[in-house]
Amino acid sequence: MEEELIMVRVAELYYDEDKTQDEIGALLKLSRWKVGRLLTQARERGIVRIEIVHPRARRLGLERQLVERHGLTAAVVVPSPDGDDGTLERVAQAAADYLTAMRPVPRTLGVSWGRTLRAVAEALPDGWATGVTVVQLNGGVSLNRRSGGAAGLAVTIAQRASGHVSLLPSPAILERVETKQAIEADRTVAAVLVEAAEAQAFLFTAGPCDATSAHVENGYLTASDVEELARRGAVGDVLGRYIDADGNIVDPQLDARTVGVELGRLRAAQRSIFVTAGDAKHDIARTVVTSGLCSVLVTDETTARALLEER
Amino acid sequence: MEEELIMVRVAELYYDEDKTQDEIGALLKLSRWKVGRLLTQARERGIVRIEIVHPRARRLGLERQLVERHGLTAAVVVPSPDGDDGTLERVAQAAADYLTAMRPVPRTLGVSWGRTLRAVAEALPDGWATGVTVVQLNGGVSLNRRSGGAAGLAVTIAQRASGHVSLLPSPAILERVETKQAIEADRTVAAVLVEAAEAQAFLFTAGPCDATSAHVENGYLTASDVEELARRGAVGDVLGRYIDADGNIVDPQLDARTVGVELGRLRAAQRSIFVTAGDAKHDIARTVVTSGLCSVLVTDETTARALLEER
DNA sequence: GCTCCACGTGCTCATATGAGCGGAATGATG
DNA sequence: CATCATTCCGCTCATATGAGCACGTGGAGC
Repeated sequence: MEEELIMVRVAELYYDEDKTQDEIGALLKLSRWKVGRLLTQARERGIVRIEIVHPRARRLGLERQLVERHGLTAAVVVPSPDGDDGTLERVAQAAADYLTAMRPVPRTLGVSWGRTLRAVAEALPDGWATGVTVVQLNGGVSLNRRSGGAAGLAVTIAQRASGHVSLLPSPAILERVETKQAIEADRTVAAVLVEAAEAQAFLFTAGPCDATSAHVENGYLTASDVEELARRGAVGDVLGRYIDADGNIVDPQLDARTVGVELGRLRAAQRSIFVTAGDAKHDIARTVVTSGLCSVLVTDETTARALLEER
Repeated sequence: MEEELIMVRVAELYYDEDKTQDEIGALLKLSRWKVGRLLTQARERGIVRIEIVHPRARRLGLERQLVERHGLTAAVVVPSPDGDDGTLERVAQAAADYLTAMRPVPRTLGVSWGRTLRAVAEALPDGWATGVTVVQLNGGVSLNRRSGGAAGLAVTIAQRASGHVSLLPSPAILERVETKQAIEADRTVAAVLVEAAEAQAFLFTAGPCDATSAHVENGYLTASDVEELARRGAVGDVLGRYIDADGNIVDPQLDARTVGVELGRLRAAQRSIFVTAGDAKHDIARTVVTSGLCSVLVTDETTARALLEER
């Protein structure tokens, strides 16, 4: 279109050549106002693209769309680096920033585990908050308070906020329902579960439903278990509970053997912050977002775009 | 750096959120002026990138650098499309635009041939100029005034400017020097050569020194001839004359058998417009530009960047 | 052929913004 | 410790810019 060509010319003179709208008008024989209007149109039509290039930048446009489309309280989207990856770190950093800035500061914060959350914990600065009690939401691996396992991450978050930590001394999934019930009946465990369920904020991730799952890695499930779950429609797990694309539990029997807060709690929570990074998790991320499991989403640009595509 | 983080935040609020500098100042507890300065810095440091996305857009920044660095009269750089190619068309379009806008309109325009110039000819609108005489600069293939060969392109350019055309009725390269001299002695040919040498503007391209060369395709040279030339340092040809990286004739004997205007004419000309597109021609393009064969360069972004790299 | 609506255009005016300046702070140097 | 240079900051003021409005024009519908 002829008009478009003029827009391009005007935009070049304005942005590349630092001419004033007046000058451009004189040059192209257009009124000053026409030039201004062409410029706004050029921005609207996306001919002029203004981009903020920085690892810590955010994609506010995408955030707005996500909040709008999926009824979230907030969304944080960071740019995905070009070819390579540092995506996880960027997202973790952004999540840490969000937590640090979050007001009011929650008295208790429920956390799940996984590589992503570990990165978030590491990205939190010392003194990111003061006096926050951190509670584990689901059973994990290492019971050691120091080490790098599921517990370590909760400990790190708590330490850096000069707060307490309540660990859930239980495996993620048990082999028999009876054992699970016995564990939950245990006073310490029960107390932590109550505390967790009542947390003022939740911070969690999700896992994809494939062999790379942490459950397989830690021996709670076998690769064929996961395959079977996928066959039955599971797209991934949240707090150790495998759900399908609609957010429903895929295998109630398995679920009954899983120790941790129930998903309903996340849906009911004021603030449940979901952190996800990487292409493998698009499906489970979509489910978490569309089935209302989170109110705040922290993710990378690629995932954000995937979540905005027509279902 | 801490400062940088604030710059990013400010830029986001300003460009993505359409806040005024005042508002941002209030929000981040900075003076209005500080905000303004951060914004300019962000642009300088390239944190804020303003890009004009359009096939017909030009890269004025690169053009400036090229003019500066290589002492050109003008440069036209169009964006290279992402993965695919329409690069040739874009460059041709840009060259056509340049010709159309060029003032003063030359009375006679010397043209070479090749796929690129053919595209330029096609991109020229009817009536791009009036009364321009088009002269062929070097020997070509088809002697037919209508068809799509070397001559056709000159005819097209002339027709669309309601002008005349002077074709050079000669092969590009002859087998024996004597034949070449005989041809040049021919009255018609000699007249055209004089006219060509005295043209007020030149429009030409260059070919890379490889088997894809038009000389091989048309049987003036064999693939092994070209190989040999490359071995002796040739990077490509201009008006059928093979030159090395410094712009010197590689094989004087071959050159003596080549019919057409001499390269010195291009160097001496007021306006000699060099059009080049595509990655294969970076080397010959560099030579043309650095050895002063052209005063105006029309090319794509990728080539432009290559020409700006430290030798 | 007439009317009316919608749109594009050029204007006035309030506001946002960048240039330039003097003073304060900071840091290097003797 | 004194001095000087350099940088940074907040301000004044001129200027560039966008919102809103009135007008003209052209096209659709009656």
